[in-house]
Amino acid sequence: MQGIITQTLICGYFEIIAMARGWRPWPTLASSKSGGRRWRMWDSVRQVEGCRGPPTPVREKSLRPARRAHDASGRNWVSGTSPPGSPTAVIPTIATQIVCAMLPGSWESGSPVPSHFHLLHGLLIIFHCTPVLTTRLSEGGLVSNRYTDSSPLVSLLTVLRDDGGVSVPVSVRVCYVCLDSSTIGLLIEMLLDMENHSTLLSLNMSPFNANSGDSPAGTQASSPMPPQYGSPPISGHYNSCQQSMSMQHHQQTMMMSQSMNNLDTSYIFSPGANAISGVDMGASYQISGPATSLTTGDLPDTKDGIEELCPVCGDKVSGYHYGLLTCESCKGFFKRTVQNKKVYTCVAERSCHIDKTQRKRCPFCRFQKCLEVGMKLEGKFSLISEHVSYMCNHNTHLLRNFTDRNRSEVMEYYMTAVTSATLSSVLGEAYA
DNA sequence: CCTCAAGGCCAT
DNA sequence: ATGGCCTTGAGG
Ligand SMILES: [Zn+2]
Ligand SMILES: [Zn+2]
Repeated sequence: MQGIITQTLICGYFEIIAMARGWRPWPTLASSKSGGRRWRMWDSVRQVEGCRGPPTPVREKSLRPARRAHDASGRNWVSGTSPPGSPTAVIPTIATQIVCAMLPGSWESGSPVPSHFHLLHGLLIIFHCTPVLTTRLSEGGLVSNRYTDSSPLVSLLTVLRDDGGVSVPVSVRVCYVCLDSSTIGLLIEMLLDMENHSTLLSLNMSPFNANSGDSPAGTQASSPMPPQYGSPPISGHYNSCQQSMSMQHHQQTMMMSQSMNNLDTSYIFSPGANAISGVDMGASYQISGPATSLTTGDLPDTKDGIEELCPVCGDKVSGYHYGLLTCESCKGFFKRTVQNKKVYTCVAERSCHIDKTQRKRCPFCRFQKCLEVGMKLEGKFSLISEHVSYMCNHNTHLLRNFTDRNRSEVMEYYMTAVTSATLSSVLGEAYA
């Protein structure tokens, strides 16, 4: 009954630390003497791979000095670098949540990816991954529908383009939020619930043209919106703890028995490490600072003022539109783009700055930014609880409006108190 | 009743 | 094409 796979949908929820600048795990061969994992500086990566790298040199004193990395194979891995001219070097991404990804069935690592899926930063490490639901569809209907470990997603995360940039063929929503273990358990239950309700059969599989993406001018189709589920199966209460732990074990078992895709993902999880325990990102994310604490829970949002800026253009917000607080014009722009299926083209590098005065100049980049900040037709997270939704939007808003000083404070806190601890627990001595 | 987000309208 | 303003309709 197996027809030609026409589309593959991969859905999972992940806590991701974006190593946007500085370090990338170096997956050495298991047979190597160190048997461990090494880290290389971005610049080293660039030299090895001949990539262009970020537009500005990375100078981060908080990062550890480069280990003398020697590579056995020399070049059997994909480096992360930015699209030329993009502001990757200053992206303060702390955590990225990948909501879901949709690929054409014929897609393979390294093939052109649609430009609207192009991501501005490339170095990612996945922690606390939920099982990934991979659905394959043929013209005859659903072919397979199963959970796996994160390797399908990992193989998607790094696609080295011929221009030296890295594209990520997934729809990525940048959320400055970390998911704690209980939230992950909640998400796992939701995934299971989805399966029980056969929600995937009613997926809105938007048309997808694998060839549409790689045109140099950057054509942008609006129809492949971030794939959404039509009918959210969220209902009832989720007692997440037990379920999350059992599923986690299940996940690990599957990881052991399953062959990885193209990329070596072993560096992500140390053997036997519990991917859920360890550092509780959600809890430790609370920073003590001058009136800029990132709440992980409390919905009441007392101190506004900083929240009144449109995350797309900086104009004054007029309410919730398509999922978050935006201005009236961006609401209308998003509406027109989607309704009329508009296709824009960027004449520059697809990284135009969008603000109130310049938002009309490049609709491509404006719409791209709309997607990046999380605008979507359903308005609200269809699969994620209101709680998580709030955390994502709220924290994202807060951080986007941080001053540089505050942002660097958060980054420093996060890197020292959270990231380092997690990396140490996962990577052991290799990160010492 | 009320609130409010989605979408329509239309002068610019 | 844009964006300010309006109506609509769902839900409390
Ligand atoms: Zn705006
Ligand atoms: Zn542009």
